[in-house]
Amino acid sequence: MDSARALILEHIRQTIDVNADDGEYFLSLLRENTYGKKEVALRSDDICRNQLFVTKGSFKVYYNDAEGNEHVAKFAMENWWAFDIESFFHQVPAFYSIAALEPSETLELSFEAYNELLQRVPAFERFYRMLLQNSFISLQHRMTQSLALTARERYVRFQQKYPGLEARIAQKDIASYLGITPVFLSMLRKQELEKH
Amino acid sequence: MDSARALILEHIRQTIDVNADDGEYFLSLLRENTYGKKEVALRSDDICRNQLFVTKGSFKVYYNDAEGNEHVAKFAMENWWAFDIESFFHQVPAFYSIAALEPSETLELSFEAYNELLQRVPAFERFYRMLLQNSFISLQHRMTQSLALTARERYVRFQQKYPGLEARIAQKDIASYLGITPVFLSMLRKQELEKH
DNA sequence: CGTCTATTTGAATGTACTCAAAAGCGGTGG
DNA sequence: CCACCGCTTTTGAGTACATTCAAATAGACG
Repeated sequence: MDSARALILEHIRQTIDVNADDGEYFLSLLRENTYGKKEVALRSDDICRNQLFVTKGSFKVYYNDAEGNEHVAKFAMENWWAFDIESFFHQVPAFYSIAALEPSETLELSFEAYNELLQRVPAFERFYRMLLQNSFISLQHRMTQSLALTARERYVRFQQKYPGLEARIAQKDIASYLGITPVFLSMLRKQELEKH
Repeated sequence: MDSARALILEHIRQTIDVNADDGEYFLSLLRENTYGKKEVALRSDDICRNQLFVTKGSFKVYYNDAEGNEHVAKFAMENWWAFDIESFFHQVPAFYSIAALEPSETLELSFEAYNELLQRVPAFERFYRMLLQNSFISLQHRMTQSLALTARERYVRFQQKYPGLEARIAQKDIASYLGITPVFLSMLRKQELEKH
């Protein structure tokens, strides 16, 4: 078992107990994949067929509005999941797109494998309920705060939430995540530097 | 069966099939309650012990930040649920508070009743997974849009999402929901009127 | 090395906030 | 039923935050 597989199992075990056999079985369902920089893993309107667990690199989850402007909903770096929850669970066309920001590696669970998994290891029901619940809660907090905070405060929170990511990806993507223009983010960073 | 109970059953049946017996059983678990204007149904840091299904009136779900400023996360009007998801499902102290904005009536399901219900009618598992999923999805869309839209556009969306509510509740609560000051909302409405 | 895109810088503009004061409204007591 | 008190909403002026547009500079990649 390579280190990526050890990582994902550990990640799962932070939420539910999985014995050795079930762990092996779970790992056997996963498929390794790699993405080049800017490679699209999921295109909006396609059906999301895989859950991506990021073992190396990073992805953005985003959508394009009616004017063609891109809006980044979230990032996924090592040890995070990246998939369109609605599209995957309901197998309906995706609202979001997903693309690699760096050369990246993933472990992927297909929808078929997911269903097999739930049937054979029901404890994963709980894992997914918790995943959903935790995603909801953290999003709720981000939501209420995003309306109350200034761009500078949101920027600081981004740095805390995604440690080290800032240096690895384009500023325009960070600006899009923060809901500001790249121009204004550039100004914020300049001011930040002048403080020190 | 009064009309409130007919309503909630219909609401449930939009998501899952419930036969007559299970429907009766579900209704038997509910408790009617009434709230006066401004009455607090859940206080932050208390444990959320009931799911409130609003049959009349409206509520706000909100929290107070470190500076004591109130931030409204969402409203719940007739046919909506109001409870702190994290606090109820995990029975931990609530992040949010909930208060009635008008004289209101609810049907409430306690945590104990909720557990009984899931045991006796497993179909409700699916109802709650869907509730969570749908809450997540709509919040996700609201999140990405809130960062992309101006206050005026968010205001219009509020009007669409909560039809008729605007006239029933205080503007300062709407402003808080939109993430703007009451003063600025007052100005937006004035401009809106001048258009017509 | 050259090309393409991303980032920086500056000026002008628009969006939203603060502070202060006046007007409106709802509930309470006389 | 009216008068008053407290809270909400409106209005206006001045300010801060964030955007747009345009041009210059820096970086990434073939």
